[in-house]
Amino acid sequence: MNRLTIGKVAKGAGLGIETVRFYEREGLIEPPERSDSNYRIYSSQAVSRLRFIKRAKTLGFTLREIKELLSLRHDPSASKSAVKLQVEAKIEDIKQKISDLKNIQQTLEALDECCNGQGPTDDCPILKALEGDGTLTDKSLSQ
Amino acid sequence: MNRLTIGKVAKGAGLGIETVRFYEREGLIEPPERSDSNYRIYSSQAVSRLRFIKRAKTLGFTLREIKELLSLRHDPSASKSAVKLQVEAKIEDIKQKISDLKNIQQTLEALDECCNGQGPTDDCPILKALEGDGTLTDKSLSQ
DNA sequence: CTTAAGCCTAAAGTATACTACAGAGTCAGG
DNA sequence: CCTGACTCTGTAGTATACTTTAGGCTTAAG
Repeated sequence: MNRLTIGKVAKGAGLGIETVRFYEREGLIEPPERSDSNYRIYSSQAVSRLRFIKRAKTLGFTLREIKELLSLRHDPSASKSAVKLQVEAKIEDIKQKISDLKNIQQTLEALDECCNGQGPTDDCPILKALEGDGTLTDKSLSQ
Repeated sequence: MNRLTIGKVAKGAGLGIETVRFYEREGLIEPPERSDSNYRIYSSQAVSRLRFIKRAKTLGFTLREIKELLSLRHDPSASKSAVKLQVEAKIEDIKQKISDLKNIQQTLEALDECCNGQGPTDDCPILKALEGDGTLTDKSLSQ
């Protein structure tokens, strides 16, 4: 029988107490049962769930996305195929994020390689590349 | 033409007018000279600078980091290697994010493959894994 | 000249994700 | 039994990066 107070759940998940209550307010975790003295009483499953949230967050998911992922199991009208579709959509999201990050990485690596790391900043190719070509047409400046 | 009002500079850089004023307040760009009627008057250099900010932002730099980068550019004693180091640190950040995302992608794909997409949600293996019974969820998604 | 578009300041609002009180009740070790 | 650690609710503050609003001048086109 696991009857954990909020402090123990928070510590087990590596979060602050206030963060756990915040997640409850935001609907990411179910309001737990209460003791006679109105203390929140959690099972150890809550720790797993909070860890899931923490991990997903470090991976760049917003709380809204995490909530969506977690709420799959609470949707009474969801069929397995609907759930499967949502998971697959999430996989596509992740693939897109990876692709975007790879683009950024390549750009930064190209900048890095053409910079010899010597001399004054006046000639820094990285900064010059970031500036882009500052040329402006009359068109873009007239109104 | 080298006397641009804020609207033209903003348009030239692909930003909103309020964003340009915001960057001025935040110290990312110098306060420009003013006309007799107190209008901000920019040179086309300002457009380059704003483009620099915009581009660096799309590359994953925060405004604080960009400000630092810009101040390096104007510091005659700053070396190119200082800039190079910051870019390389950012590359490492991005590599870590990609690696983390690949991990969660693999986990979600494993969930997806073991789900046949039929029947009610009661038996859905994806949902069971998300419930945090300690097998798939804890191993792949926690800590 | 009129009027719409553009500019001004200062302040408040938005969204995300917490984090920190304030004031009060509750539980556990010595 | 006392003390200190823990918990409660509700509200307010923090940081990032803008965006909007209010009220009021200025400029350019017709």
